[in-house]
Formats: sequence, C-alpha cells, structure tokens
Amino acid sequence: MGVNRILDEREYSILRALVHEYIVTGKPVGSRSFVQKYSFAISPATMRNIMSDLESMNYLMQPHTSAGRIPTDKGYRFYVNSLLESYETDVMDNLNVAEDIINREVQLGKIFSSIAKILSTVTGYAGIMLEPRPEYTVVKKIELIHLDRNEVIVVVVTRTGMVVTKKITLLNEVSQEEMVKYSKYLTSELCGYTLEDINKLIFSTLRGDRFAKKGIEEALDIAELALKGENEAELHIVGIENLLKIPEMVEKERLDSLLKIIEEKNILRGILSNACEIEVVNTLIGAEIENDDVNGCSIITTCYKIGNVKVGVLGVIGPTRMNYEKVIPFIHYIGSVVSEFLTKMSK
Amino acid sequence: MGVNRILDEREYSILRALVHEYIVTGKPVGSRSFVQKYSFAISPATMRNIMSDLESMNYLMQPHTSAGRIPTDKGYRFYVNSLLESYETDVMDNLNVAEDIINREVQLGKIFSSIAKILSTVTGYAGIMLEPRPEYTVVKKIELIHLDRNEVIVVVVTRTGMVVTKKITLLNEVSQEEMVKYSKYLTSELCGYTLEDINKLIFSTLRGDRFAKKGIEEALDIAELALKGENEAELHIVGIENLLKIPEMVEKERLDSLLKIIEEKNILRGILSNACEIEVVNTLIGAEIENDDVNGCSIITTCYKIGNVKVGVLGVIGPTRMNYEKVIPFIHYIGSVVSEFLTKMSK
DNA sequence: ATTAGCACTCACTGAAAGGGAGTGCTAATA
DNA sequence: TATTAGCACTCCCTTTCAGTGAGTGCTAAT
Repeated sequence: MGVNRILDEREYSILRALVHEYIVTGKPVGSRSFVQKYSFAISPATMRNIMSDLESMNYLMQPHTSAGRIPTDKGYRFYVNSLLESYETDVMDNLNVAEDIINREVQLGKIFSSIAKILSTVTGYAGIMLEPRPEYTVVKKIELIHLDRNEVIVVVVTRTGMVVTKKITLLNEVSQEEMVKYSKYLTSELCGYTLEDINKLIFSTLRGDRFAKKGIEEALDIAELALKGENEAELHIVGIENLLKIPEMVEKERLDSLLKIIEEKNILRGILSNACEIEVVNTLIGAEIENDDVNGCSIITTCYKIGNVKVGVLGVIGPTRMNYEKVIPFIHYIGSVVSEFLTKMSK
Repeated sequence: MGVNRILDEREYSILRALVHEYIVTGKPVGSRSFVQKYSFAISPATMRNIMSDLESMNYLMQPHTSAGRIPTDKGYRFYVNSLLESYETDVMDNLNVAEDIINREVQLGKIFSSIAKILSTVTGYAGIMLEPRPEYTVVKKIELIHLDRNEVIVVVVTRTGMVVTKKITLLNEVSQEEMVKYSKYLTSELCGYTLEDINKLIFSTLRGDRFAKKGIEEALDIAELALKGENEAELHIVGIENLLKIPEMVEKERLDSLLKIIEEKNILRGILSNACEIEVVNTLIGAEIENDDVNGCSIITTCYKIGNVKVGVLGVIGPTRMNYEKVIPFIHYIGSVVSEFLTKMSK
C-alpha cells in the first residue's frame, strides 16, 4: 500500500466527511460515533481499518494513541482540493451585502481597512488586506494646502480614489499664491505616473529641465518629501478578536503564533507577496505557510486587480480547522467585487 | 475603627508599597515576604494587623482565606491619588520621541490611528483614540472630483488637516465644469463651519436663498449626501495584542470583557464621552467603569484640545493591575503634544 | 503597641484509581 | 477476500486524597 496511491471512492468520501466533521466539532473523530453519525454502511471495525490506512498515507493522525483521528495538513489540503472541484458550478448567492457595502457606504480614504473589516465580520476570522503596491498606484492629482509660514499639507489623490496626506516642513517661507501654482504644475507633470515611477524617474528628468519656470525646484522638493518613503504597501489586519473566540487559538502555542504575525507585519507581508501572483484563491494550510514561528494557522487569499493588473492581496487568517467550504468561495467573491470596484474607480 | 478614617503615615506608606508590589509581581502579597523584601522595621505579625485594618477599610482583599492581600479598586484608587500628589513637580524626560513622531512622520489622514498606535506601543497596553467630535470639526475646503457619468468623489479637508473622502452616486449626469463650479461654491459657503452646523443649519439656510445661482441645489445635494451621517466620532483601538501578553487578561472572564469592549465600540464610546469634559488625566479603575460587562480593566484617559476647546479623548486600556506610575504622566504628556499639534494645524 | 508562638486554612502538587472512548489484533463469517 | 464481532489494551481525563508551604487570626507575653 503505497503512501501516495490514489484513494478509492469509499476512502475519498470518508476522508472528506471526516475532515468536515473535525472542522465542525473540533474533536478527534473516533470510529464508532463517526459511523453512527454519518450512517456509513460499514462497521466501526472496518472504519478503523480505513482510518488506519488513511493514517499511513499521512492524511490523518492521532493526537495520542487510543484517540480518534484528526486531519494532518495533507488531510486539509485533500479536503480543500476536493472542495475546489465541486465549486466549478457553484453560485455565490446572498452575498450581495458586501457588494452594497463596498459600493455605497465606503469612505474612500478608508476603503482598504473597510474591506478588511468586511472579510473579518463575514467569515468570523481575521481579515487581511494588502494595499496596492506602489508600483501600481497611479497619481491623479496633487494639491498643496498652505498651513503655516513654512508648513504645507500635500494631498495626493490616486486613481483608485485613495487619498494620502502629509505635512511637510520647508526651509523657506512660501506664499499662498505659489502653492496654487505648484499644485497645478505638479498635477500636470506627475498625473498618470505611478508612485514608483515618480520616485525613480520623474524627479531626475524634471530637475534636468533647466528651461522650466523658476520656482519649480521648490515644488519638486515638496513633492519629493511627500512621496518619499511611500514605497511599502500598507497591510491591514482586522478582527483579531474573532480569533480569540476560537478555543484552540487561545492555547499558548497558537496564541504566540498569532502575536508574532500581528506584531511583525513583515512576516505576513512576505507570505502575501508570494500569493500576489496567483490568480485563483490560494490556501496555505498549516506548515504550507513556510515560517517556523507560525503554527496551526491557515491563510486564504486571492489577489485583486485593477483592469488586468494584479495589484494587491486580500484574504483571511484563521486556525487550520477553518470553514474552508464557506470561506474559499467568499474570498473569491470579494476579490472580484474589489477588482471591479477599483477598476471602475480608476477609469 | 471607621471604614473611612484617614490613614496614618505608616499605613499610608505600607499600602502604597503593597499596591506597587502587587502591580509589579501580580501575586498576592503576604506579610512575611513583604516585610523582608521592603525591610520594614516591623514584624510580620504587626504587618498582618495593619493589613487586616486596611482590609476592613476596603483597601485590600484576599483572593481566598490564607492567601496574601491584593488591592481592591479602592486600593488602586488610593495608590493613583497618592501618585498624583507627587507628580506636581515631576518632569517627563526622554519622551520627545513621541513628539517627533507626531510632528514629522505622520500621514495626516492617519494621524489619529497613528497616535493610538503610539499610545499602545509605548505603554504596552491598548491605545484608544476618540476622534474630534463633529461639532468641533471645522470644514476648510470641499473639492469634488468627477469620476464617472454620475459618480463623484467628495473630498472634505478639515481645519485639523483630516481628509474625509466619499463616493457619491447622483441621479443626473454632471459635467466636469459643473464640478469645478460646485467645488468653489461649496468651499466658499461652508468653509469655517463645523460638520454639525453644516448638517443642522446651513443647508436649510442656503436652500432658502432663492436668488442664488442656478445649479446650486445640486451642489447642496452632493454636499448633504457626503456629510450626512458623519455625526459620530471615529474610535480607534490599537494594540489588543499587547493585552494578550498579560497572563491575567487571558483568563476567561477578562477575555470576555475585552472582547465585549472591542466589539461593541459604543460601550467604550459612552465611557469616553463622559471623560471628555475632564481636563486632567482621568483614571477609571475596575468597577469605576460603570459597565456590568467589563471586569478587571482600567482605563486611563485625557482630553485633547484645539485652542481652548476640548474636542476629543485619548488614552489606554489595560488590566487594573496597570503600571499607573508610568502610564499616567505619559498620557498627560501625549495629551498636551496632540493638543499643541492640532491647535497649530488649525490656525 | 508590638511581637512570638501556635493552630488553622487553603491553593497547589503529584500520585493513585476508575471511567470512557478509542485503538489494534485475531478469529469467525458471508 | 473483505467485513465484522469480540476482546484486551491504551491513554486521556477526572476525581480523590494526602502532603507541603505560604499565608492567616488569635492569644499571651513583652
């Protein structure tokens, strides 16, 4: 009996049911009660034999001898894959709620954290949202607001409707009128370029333009100060409190994992940036998250797009014992809604 | 021996030391080891008598017979008051860090959540920040950005430099030129008024102005849609993960309290709005938070001002066994930094 | 007023015992 | 040959019980 042979039909449906059962109850699944509950037409003894086979194939494990079985990461993986097969024809009903929220209620400055919130409240896990990468964030408008003698607020509106505002302190005093002039100049020159382009290319090009009007150097200084450092996509994690309601997450080891993830956002940022290229819904189950500090968690993500370009990632994080069945299609759905929304926004 | 008589000098210093000891160790304080550790010139037996007195005066309690003493809410209250006495001459050194962060690094759109973050990371508890009440949020500029046939982004810049953006869907199609006209009109008419004023008074007044230019009705509709519902100050809670590191908070009962607070922000909003009128640092210890669902937590807040007007509240939330000694002056300090910053911003 | 002495309390720890839900193995069965 | 009944065994979990230690309150002596 090879460790990687293909499961026969009975094994397939039993394994699938077993993982499902464990996801629902959270308790190791024993032969007798399992057979009863699901009315399998076999005896507990037969079930034990099958379970034993599945265990030797690494789909299942026992927390200790003489306990029932629980899924391994491979078991969850099998389950998720089997779900994906049946999704082809699936419909996502009664989820238009989210669409409504995103389309109508949203304050644009908070759109990304709002989406994370939606992900969190609907699934009951923690929502994660990685904002569009700077290389895809296109500037639409730059406006300078005169504040104090030498202080300026720079308002950058991006094509997705995001608004970034920053206070800049200048060396020289600048007048109100100059501000207006600078705003127009910067908008006309920088509009249509991405943050990354602007940081890398534009400044040097424009600065070289010696024939440009006087005062432009100063405008460029302001813009450079404002846009510098905006090179890392913001990461939102919302709804940690949900995870605290899941008994198994409150145990020492899992809690440490969780704290690690939340505190060092770069870990998660790394994990997500890998997922950014994947078109479909991506599931990372347990050890598939290749990070030694993270145990017992699963991450389900999908990328979202502006037009045809994948710009960011959204999803949820929760325990490996996650309701994949519901979460996966939901993430898929939200991904498409967000893509559609952002695409529309940036027309 | 009255329950509310004034403590003599020895009792005073012992109680203060005992609360301090408990805050540090988290373990019930017993007579013998306490006398040894603090080198009190009395015997354990005497200490027991004093402790017994303090207990009958409700400053201390025993988790169970034959355990050491821990402070009651009244005990913490005594301790905090005694601290406040000695703060008069106190200096807050080496905290300029925060000042720097607020003044230089801040993205204005995120200033309030950034402050909550600072509160959280410096204290090691959860930071809370209630944004300025709408009745004190003064509009500085309104800009409409044409998006799609009948869709508009409204950008409202407030005098504090906050930027609120919202997408509005109109019934009729509106041209780019009209947008520009509307922007100017709205800014000139609404600039200088608070959100509350605008919602309550301005619209009716302006609408009554039948001699105004045509098209103004539509501009007002847009503004009304954008500003409506902005009547509740946003509440940020940041750094919950810190609380999960405190052993006593991870116990069932406390965790429930915590979840309640985080999930139903209105509870906290209510608590904070009471604190908004208090000029100094306000401490709510345990049951002083008059809410049945919240146990074992303390909330330390102060209001922050724009000019002389108290506009919002900031602070931290943590276990009753909190390091009041450090947190109180810190909150005081941050309060003044934020006030100063916002005041400067809105000149 | 303070302290030494003493009996008492009670959380905590670890060992021991019993129960329960589970297993693997073997031999009988269809 | 696959399935099943029967059985001994395993091991977690809960309860019980005694021992320990840090603590208390009370009383009598200082």
